[in-house]
Amino acid sequence: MDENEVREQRLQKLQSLREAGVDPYAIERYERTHTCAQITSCFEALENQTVRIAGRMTAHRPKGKVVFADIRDQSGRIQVYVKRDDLGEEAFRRFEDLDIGDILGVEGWVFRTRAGEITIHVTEFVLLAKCIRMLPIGKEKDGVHYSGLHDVETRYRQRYVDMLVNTEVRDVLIKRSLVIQTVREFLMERGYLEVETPVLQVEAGGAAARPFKTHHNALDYDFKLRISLELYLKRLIVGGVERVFEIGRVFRNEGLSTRHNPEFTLLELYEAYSNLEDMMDLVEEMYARVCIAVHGSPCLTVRHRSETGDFQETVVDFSARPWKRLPILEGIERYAGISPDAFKTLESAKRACEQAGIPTEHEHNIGGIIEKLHERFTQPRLIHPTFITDFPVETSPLAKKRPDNPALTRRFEVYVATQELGNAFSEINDPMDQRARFEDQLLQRQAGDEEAHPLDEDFLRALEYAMPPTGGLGVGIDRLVMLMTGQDSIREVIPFPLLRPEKPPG
RNA sequence: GGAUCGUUAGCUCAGUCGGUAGAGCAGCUGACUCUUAAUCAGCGGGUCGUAGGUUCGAGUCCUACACGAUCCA
Repeated sequence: MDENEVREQRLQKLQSLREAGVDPYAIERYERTHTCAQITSCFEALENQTVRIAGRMTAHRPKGKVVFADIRDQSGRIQVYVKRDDLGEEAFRRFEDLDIGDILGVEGWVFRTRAGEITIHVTEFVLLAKCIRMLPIGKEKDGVHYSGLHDVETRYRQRYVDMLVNTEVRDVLIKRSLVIQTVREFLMERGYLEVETPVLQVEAGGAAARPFKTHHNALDYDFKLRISLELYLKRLIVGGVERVFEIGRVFRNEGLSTRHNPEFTLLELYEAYSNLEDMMDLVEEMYARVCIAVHGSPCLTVRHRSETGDFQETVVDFSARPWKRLPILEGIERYAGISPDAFKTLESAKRACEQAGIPTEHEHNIGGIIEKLHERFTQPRLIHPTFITDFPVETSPLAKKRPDNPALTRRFEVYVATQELGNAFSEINDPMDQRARFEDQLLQRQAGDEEAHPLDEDFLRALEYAMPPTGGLGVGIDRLVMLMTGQDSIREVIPFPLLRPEKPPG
């Protein structure tokens, strides 16, 4: 019996139900008195009481003139018990005919079976929605799962089935929502204004990434989808909003990996009259708050690759303030053994990088080499929360220069469990400096760097009206959720991750 | 873009040296009035990812392509 035959058979069942005057899609609401989980947790109070629950039938075990079935709702699972002598021949027959996956409303009284399982003894039931496809539901005993749905491609393509069958997927989404809610509350408490800025932009700026292009018909203009939130939020700072944030989807036209989805959720916030150190304080408080919201404690067990390459667990404590701070060049000196002196000229930097075994043919400036060495040598060592500071000027075109060393910037990135989890600057508010940085980016673009920032004349005009000194922060929400839920792939924290279309066009 | 691995029943997976396509679960029929991975008896279910090639013979070997996973760029 293949899948289509099963579907045919269930459609026929549906037809005969309709002929008998029962439309299994006609009912609009069902009044529940409890959730499945409440019945188990409040058993003492509910024993022998009548309750009404609703949910999906995930197992049924007919046993002669009785049937045991499992009903699952969002809260959990409960067993129901149906007896022919109670329901009568006709209703019992209808219950026997139900299929795994059907959605039911059930009324009955609560008792405990001889085997000790809390169960509802059904006095009445109603089919609320018929399932006409086979549900690949697995079985479980003593926490061990048998069968089920594991094929990741099917899981991502048919996420609705994945979630039904693998309930932990839903738990991740719940935690994702909790992370976002906690961030939003945290910022609201501090007087931040939440805004929404344009997704369709003339020039997609604010980050080093290639944009998606789209077309507006009425204006007959090719717009780009945003790659960051930065330049519009700063315009609002110019406009007199002193604390502003946005949690929004951005789009980067790049490859897919366990850490990259072409559309992802970014938090950016800007605070006038604040600097980089204020952003550090904010990050320390905010992450501890998020961790407490998700885990009830600021301590988190993280999984990461050890130096030998296999996985290792470490407990990190977000409340252990202040977090470590490490200038990027000191990190490279410590973990790659390359002296900061090596980065005085492009030639010596390239030489040092090659000696460390990393090719430099695609690197055209010292900053790019520094970041590469950082990613290769320092980043894998950053387990406990750490601020890496003093990023090179060439790769930080929106961050203020250090007054004492214009080759470095007032910028940090946060790392936890070897993952980058935030990027902050004391923002450039000198319009002349900002123009010079954009022009440097244009040179890099002409040299073949397709990810170089575009020059945004209107943004420069805004800066010329004067932007107060401002601290800004960006956080990849998906990666923060990955950290908080212990997921190794970004696709596990996105309900519908991007996949290649199932069938090629044509 | 490159490397490696994978794609067999609805699901999870076996398939030896190239020689008739297998199991468990799910499904169907029957038995069973406290089962719980229910049990027992029986039955059905396959374009072996796609297209070529080698061969008397291909799930198995070769080539290309598709989709996915992991790592690298």
